[in-house]
Amino acid sequence: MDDVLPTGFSNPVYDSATWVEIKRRYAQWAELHGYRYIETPVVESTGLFRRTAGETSDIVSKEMYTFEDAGGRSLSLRPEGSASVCRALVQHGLAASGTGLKFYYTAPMFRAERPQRGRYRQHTQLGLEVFKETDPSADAEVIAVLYGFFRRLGLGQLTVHINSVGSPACRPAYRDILVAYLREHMGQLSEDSQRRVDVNPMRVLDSKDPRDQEIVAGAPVMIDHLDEECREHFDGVKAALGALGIPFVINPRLVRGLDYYTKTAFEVTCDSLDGAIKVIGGGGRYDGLVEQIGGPSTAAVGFGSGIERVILALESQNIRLAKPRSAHAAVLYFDEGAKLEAFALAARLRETGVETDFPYRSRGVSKQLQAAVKSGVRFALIVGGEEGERGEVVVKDLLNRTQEAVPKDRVLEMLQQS
RNA sequence: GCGGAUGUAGCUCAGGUGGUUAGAGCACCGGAUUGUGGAUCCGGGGGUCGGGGGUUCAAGUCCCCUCAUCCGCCCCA
Repeated sequence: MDDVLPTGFSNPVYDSATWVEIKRRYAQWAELHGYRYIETPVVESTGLFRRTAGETSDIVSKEMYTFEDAGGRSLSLRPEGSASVCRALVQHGLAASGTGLKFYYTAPMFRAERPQRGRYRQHTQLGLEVFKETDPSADAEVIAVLYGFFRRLGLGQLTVHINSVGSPACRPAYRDILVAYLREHMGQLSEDSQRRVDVNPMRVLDSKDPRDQEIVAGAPVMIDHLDEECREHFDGVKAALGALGIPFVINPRLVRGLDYYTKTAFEVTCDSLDGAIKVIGGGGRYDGLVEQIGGPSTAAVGFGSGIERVILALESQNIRLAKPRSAHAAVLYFDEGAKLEAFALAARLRETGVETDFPYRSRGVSKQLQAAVKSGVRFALIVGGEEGERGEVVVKDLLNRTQEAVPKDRVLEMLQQS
């Protein structure tokens, strides 16, 4: 009887209005920047994520919901969005269809972790991806869309962190230098980090363990070992962000949880939240991913942002995006004989664009009114009775506590105007 | 995967040292009101006490196991 995949919802009425509003504003904002909506499957072959996110990444190695279908194929619920979009791009030959391929999505992601505040087994990400653009301004635009979106929601205390994680051309050399440094201090590292030195040494850089941080503080960083191409790209991103007036900090120890990133990596934190859930959005460039899954070499950059965390951020700053909706009118009836007439009137109101409630259950007018008042409706229309025989409908303004009998043929007009 | 806390009505919770048919507030339903408002009063429906096992004449209460959720860690959005 419990949720298998808790989503972090606690107050459906408040949350649902906020939820819808965030998705609506995100779609609008993304489309304003030339992105088109893309919908990809919730399940993919397990191999897709293994190849792209990296065997050694935590997400793939221990956080995927993996199962076999009836035909014996290994499938996984998607833990992140980029791999699916890239797969769709390759499968449908979209990469060949010109420049400026820009997609956005709002989609549930699944990770088999221990649920807690701001971290759920099913969460929904707002995301987008740009393909075939190598220019640093594309990276900057992606960051600008994410940051600008948060700002337009009214969020403050935001910090944009950026870094470059290099490319396959320069990262291996840096990696050797880093590993050599870490080995010198092996004994002082935490057990987790000792293990990471072999598996994924760059992860040691963002360890929160105080023992590690002391060592990490003196460690060589990628941005000091970038090759010329990566260096220029990183400078270009910084310049473009500057031109847009987006404040950022360079965090040389920023590392992302997925292995496919190249060059730019970034996160946006909301500092009114605590700990790891401060990160309300993150992304970067992944020029090698499309080729890795069998497509043509294709540049790509994108981000993902968890709606649940965005809502937590909004709550932490007491920002309300939307009030719970309530209908504008409710059509009630004095007697059972007028019920279907009332039902039909409610339908006509809805057709003319008036949000309307109708009580299905037959109850006394007193109870119908009580329910209407409680639901927050502005107008109550009461059909039937003496007024009905005279060709009128009682229209009550529940806010101003006034009422009048209105000829039936004027009711629609009157409600539309109010 | 590790650590801590918590599971009793739809919700929030109460149920000293075991002891009748397990309670309250809110919510819901009905009535007072044969046709009119958020209040009030009266009444009502609702429970595998997370699940399983054990101890006992007797378990919501004690013991063991298990599951789930919440919080923290790891990691992530």
